[in-house]
Amino acid sequence: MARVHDVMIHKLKEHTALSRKDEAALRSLPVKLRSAAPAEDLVRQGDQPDVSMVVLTGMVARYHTLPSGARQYLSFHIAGDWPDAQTLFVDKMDHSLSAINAATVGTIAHKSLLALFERVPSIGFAIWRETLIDAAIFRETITNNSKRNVPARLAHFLCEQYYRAQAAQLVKDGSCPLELSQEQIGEALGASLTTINRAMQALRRKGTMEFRLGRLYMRNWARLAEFGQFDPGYLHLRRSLRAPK
Amino acid sequence: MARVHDVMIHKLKEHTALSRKDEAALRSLPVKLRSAAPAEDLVRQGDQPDVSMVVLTGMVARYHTLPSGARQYLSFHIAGDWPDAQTLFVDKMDHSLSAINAATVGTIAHKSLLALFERVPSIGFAIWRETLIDAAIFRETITNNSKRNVPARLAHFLCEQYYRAQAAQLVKDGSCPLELSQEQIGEALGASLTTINRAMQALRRKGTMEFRLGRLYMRNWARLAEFGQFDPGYLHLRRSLRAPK
DNA sequence: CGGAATGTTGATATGCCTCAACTAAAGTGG
DNA sequence: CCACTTTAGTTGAGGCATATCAACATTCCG
Repeated sequence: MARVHDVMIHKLKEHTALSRKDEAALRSLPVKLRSAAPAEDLVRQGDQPDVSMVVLTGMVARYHTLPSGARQYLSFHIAGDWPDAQTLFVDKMDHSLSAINAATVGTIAHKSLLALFERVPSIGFAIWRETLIDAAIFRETITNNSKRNVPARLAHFLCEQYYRAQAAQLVKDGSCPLELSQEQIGEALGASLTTINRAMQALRRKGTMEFRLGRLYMRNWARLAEFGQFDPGYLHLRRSLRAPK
Repeated sequence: MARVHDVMIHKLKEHTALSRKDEAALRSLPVKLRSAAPAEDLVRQGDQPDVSMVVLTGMVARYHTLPSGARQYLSFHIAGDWPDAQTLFVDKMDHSLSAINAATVGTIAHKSLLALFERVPSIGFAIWRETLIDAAIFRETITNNSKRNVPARLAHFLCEQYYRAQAAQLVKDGSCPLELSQEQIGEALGASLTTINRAMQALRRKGTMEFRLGRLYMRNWARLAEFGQFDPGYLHLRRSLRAPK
């Protein structure tokens, strides 16, 4: 599938200027397709993978499992994201990776990537930047989950998901796919299902958004972003996206 | 100062095997010394630095500033850490960097580093790994601040600081420097000063640790680590350290 | 169509925040 | 080196956001 390369290149271009040579080099990477069923683990804590993945369709998530069995979602990944790029240089997984819904990913052997980095350093730098933006998102998540009350936290979270979906060209008519249950959102935001449910209703009543049938409908971006103190700077995109509506 | 190079190499070796050639290449890097007063900002949100830093002495912290003016500490850095390595590939700072106490850092021009990466890719990979471990620590912080109650959160935090201090050879007679106020610890853990103070007393009463005069005294590592569910795997050190006592 | 997963609502409990007063320690200038 | 000021730590009381428990409604799915 050439499409994996398209998606991969589109994503990298959101934050990095790629030369023709870079693009050609990326297209030369051998990629295998892998699909996963909803809730299927792609990689588990403790694993030592020898490939990295690029998400093609669907949503993939990273999570920690606590001794109690509870789950903490760390990040959600959509088309073009590299949810386990860190396995290139960090041998053992300190968290797990699972598909949220039916998802397809492209897998690329570490060997191929490392060889390419030596030959074309700028590709390595682009993917390095990818992992650094990942880290910036983690930092923002720390602040979001530590300092904001649940309604604002949820607003910020939804803004981020929507904004990133837009960059990945997944927004259509003011809505984007978001096939998470409210319980899962709670497991990402460090809040109980009940509290998420009430926060969701509060945001809906404000007329800022609607969330149903696995989609997020944006109703008033400015209001939602303000309420969640969302400023997309930390996503480090080259062109800032116009917020729709 | 040759000492900056020693500290830098010692830290990289904690997670990466360096060849003689790698070490020599690192020692060839031109480094300038910079010192900072307590609470002085080294880099501010929005800045676009053209150097990166390695901490030599003291403690340096990354933090977000919220619209209200409140501060969220994101990470704390000691000897050998690269607190702003991400500026190599992410132009604009999405957070700030300040000295906690009197600190000295070595600054290295991005230009020198990038040139070295092209010439000796393995150095780039080592520093890439450094930034990836940083990200792993951020992930752990998300889980810590989202899922654990304040006393356990504090225990986990103190274990991490102590463990990393030990790797940086800063532990002496069962104690390490930790020149943070309880208020600052609260700003890291998303808890109020009052609550931190009470949690601190609870941990002390358990006989697990003592915290005073800018130092953390470890009294019962096993108990503290168990209470905080601390498992150092996410720090990705090559040799795991024996927990003292 | 029936069962399971997900979402909704209400009631109660509690961990943590906020405010406030006070104590102890550290830093500073005379 | 001591009086003074500032900063950091401690303790108590009250209120609130969020967790927990429980029942029920709705949607999904085989």
